[in-house]
Amino acid sequence: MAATETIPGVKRKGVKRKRDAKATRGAILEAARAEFAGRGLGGGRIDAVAERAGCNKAMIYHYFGSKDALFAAVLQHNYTLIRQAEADLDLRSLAPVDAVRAFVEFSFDYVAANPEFIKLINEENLHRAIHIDPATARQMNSPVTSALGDVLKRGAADGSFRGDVDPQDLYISIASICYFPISNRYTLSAIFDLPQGDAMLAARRAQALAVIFGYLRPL
Amino acid sequence: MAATETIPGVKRKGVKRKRDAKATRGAILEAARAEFAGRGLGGGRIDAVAERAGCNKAMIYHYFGSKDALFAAVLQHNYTLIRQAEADLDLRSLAPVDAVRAFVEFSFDYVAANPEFIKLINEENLHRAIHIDPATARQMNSPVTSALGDVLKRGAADGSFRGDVDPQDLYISIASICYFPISNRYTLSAIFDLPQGDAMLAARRAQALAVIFGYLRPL
Amino acid sequence: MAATETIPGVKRKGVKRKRDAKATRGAILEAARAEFAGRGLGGGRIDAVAERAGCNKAMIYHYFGSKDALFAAVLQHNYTLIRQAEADLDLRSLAPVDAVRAFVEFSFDYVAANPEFIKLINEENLHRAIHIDPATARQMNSPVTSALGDVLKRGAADGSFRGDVDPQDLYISIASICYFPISNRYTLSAIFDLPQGDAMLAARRAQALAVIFGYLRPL
Amino acid sequence: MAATETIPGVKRKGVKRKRDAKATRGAILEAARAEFAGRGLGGGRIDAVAERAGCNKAMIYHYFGSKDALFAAVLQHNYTLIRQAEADLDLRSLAPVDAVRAFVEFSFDYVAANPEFIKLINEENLHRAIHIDPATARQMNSPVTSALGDVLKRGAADGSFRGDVDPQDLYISIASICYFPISNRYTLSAIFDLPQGDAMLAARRAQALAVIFGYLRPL
DNA sequence: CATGAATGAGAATTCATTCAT
DNA sequence: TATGAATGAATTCTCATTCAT
Repeated sequence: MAATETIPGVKRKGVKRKRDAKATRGAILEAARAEFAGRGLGGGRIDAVAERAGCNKAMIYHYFGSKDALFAAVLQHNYTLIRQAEADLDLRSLAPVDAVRAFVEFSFDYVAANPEFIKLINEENLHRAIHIDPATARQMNSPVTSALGDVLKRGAADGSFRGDVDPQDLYISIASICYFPISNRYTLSAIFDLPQGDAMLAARRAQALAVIFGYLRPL
Repeated sequence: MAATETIPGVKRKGVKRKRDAKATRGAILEAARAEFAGRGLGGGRIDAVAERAGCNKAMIYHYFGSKDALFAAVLQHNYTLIRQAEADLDLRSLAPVDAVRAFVEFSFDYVAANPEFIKLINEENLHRAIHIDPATARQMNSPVTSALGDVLKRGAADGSFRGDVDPQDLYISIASICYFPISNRYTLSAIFDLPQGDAMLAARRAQALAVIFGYLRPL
Repeated sequence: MAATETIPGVKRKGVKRKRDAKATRGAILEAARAEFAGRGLGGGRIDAVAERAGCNKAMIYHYFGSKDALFAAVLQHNYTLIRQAEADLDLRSLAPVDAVRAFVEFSFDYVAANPEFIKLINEENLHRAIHIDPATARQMNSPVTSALGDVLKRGAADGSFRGDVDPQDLYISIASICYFPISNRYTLSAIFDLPQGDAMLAARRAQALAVIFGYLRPL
Repeated sequence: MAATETIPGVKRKGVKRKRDAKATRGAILEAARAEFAGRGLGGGRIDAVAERAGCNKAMIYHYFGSKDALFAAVLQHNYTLIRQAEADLDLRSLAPVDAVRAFVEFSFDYVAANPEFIKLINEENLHRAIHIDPATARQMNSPVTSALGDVLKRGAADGSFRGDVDPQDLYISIASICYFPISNRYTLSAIFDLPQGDAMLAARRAQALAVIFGYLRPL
């Protein structure tokens, strides 16, 4: 039906797709991440996800069942990615100061490179985290928290850090100071005359390090 | 059902409303804040706003013109409220340490009491702040930033604070450390075994003060 | 948009409808009866109902809430109609034989004139009568059953009828013998070389009377 | 879940099936009967048929070609079954009263045991019997009709029955009085406070016999 | 013969918006 | 100012059907 288009690499209607379940599923996850991060769960469109993924709407329902389940899968997938990257930092093998610097820089750089991640998380909070299984989330998060605990203990012992810091508190503070300025960059730029682009990021990154290291200084 | 409800203050279908422009407009703003904060801009429903406001959908269009314009009005209104409350702190008349404590506590308590505010702002960031007029926003924000500058200068002079802190940076850091743990409380609670309710808030508030005052300590 | 059609009496897109809630609701009920009777609940289309009713799909949801609720409303409405017509027979004022003849003829003629009624009921049985409220149904049906009981008692007393007939049983038997040949006319015509149209109806009607009066003869 | 189920006879995803054409075809027919009887033609789902049959959707198209053709095959199959069972009654070898009793009881018991049969027929009538080939249907039905004619003639001759009964009329009346109370049992139970389950069936069966034998009594 | 990935045309339902009253 | 009936364009989700393997 209609003339057979032949522009190479462009998805053509009526041309069947790769027939590769794993690839299709992955393409949908990627597409959904972009769509939901850009428009929210309520604003994101399944149609748009299908188009971005280069597949059919029905495939999304075939693989994920519903819009909400797709969102949950996207969340789970993206949490897995960052947790894996955090684990790769191997904080326990670094000197305390280096470990904290590495973790703060990583946290900042990760969301700077993946602003969609924090948008998804903000969106999930709008929905009271109903798409997250706490058991799984806690299990995934415990390695990095315990590594931070180790770093804090070593830092207190060698005089690098004050001794009264809880690793969970530190984690939340680092997340706050790294994520908020990025997720809220648009309103912050509306309010303040901030530098744009990389210069803004550099300034926020420096400030994040300054706040965290300032706070951790021995009393 | 229906027919003869007479519970005062409860809207009945088919019964004409107050005919009070100001009150209706205000009720719509309140209702829209709740709706948009709870479901996002994309997920919020005009129908629901009308129902919450106890008025007719057409009224919303009469007063605000469109869904986006309504969202913009809600944002503007809520920014005005917090800016006014910030101004009322009168930081310039407080000792530097007291002023910072007052501002951090106010910032935290405000979003703890008005979690919808930060949800609206997160939502607006999802939409790249297209509903905000930067000129207005900057003008509204400048008094508090300059007051913080004054506090920092006085604190550096009297030895309370380190001398290298920029007031904009401080503002953003305080916002980060106060807003993020509240706006993201649901995912944080999924990840960590945090206390619930007021105990959680108290812990986050104490941590916010600890981080900011730790950071501001003289070098 | 598009040229303004002006063919008189033809529903034109873009031309608003009558703005008469009662009429619209009624038109939807009529349209839905035809659609569901013709295609079943599963096969009936909301789109088609809207088109038949000359209104917008959204109106259907506005007035009835869902496809199932619409079907339930159609059922309820059509039960009400036949029950009212039955009541109008005023069986108690007729001689026993006349009363039974009137009731059988009425029952047959009603479904002959309203074959959609029995189709709706068959469809409802497919769904195990989940759209019917038994309390309402029983209350609506009791007048005719008790009238039949009165007729049977009088008929037994005056020697017109056998004395061992239960009014409920009679009602069900009359319904069976009147409704089945009409609701199943298509398969019966495929199986037997029956007359067509009115001749078929006349034959079935005569047979219904013959069976019921044959059965009721005194023992 | 999945991975290593070994319950025999239960289908596992990803495990190839029997490769037995006849069995697969039969399983599909059974599954389709249940599905169409339960939800109608419009409401029945090919997906659901495949799942019930423990096979792949493509198999259905392989064997039957389309949904409508599958429905037609189900009808044809189920007509064949009842016609065969009717033939097995061997009415010609029974005394007239015994033959009629046998036929009424058989008709009632068959639909009581196979309520899906009458649902399929009702559904087919909704579609104006377009899935039935009249020639085949008549040929299948003629033996029982002619056997009934023989029974009626013998009954009239020996004084058991009235002499003015047409075998087609009798067949249709018996079908009406036996099938209707079963196919419409749900709405009848909503309308009347009928006994449930087997007690209801026993009552309807007795009434069917009473009506038919009452009707057939000599004038 | 058998599988399940893929498709495209619907189908039910929702929703922002308009308008006669 | 206020109402609620009406609209049309989406939007989520379903389903019969096809096809490469």
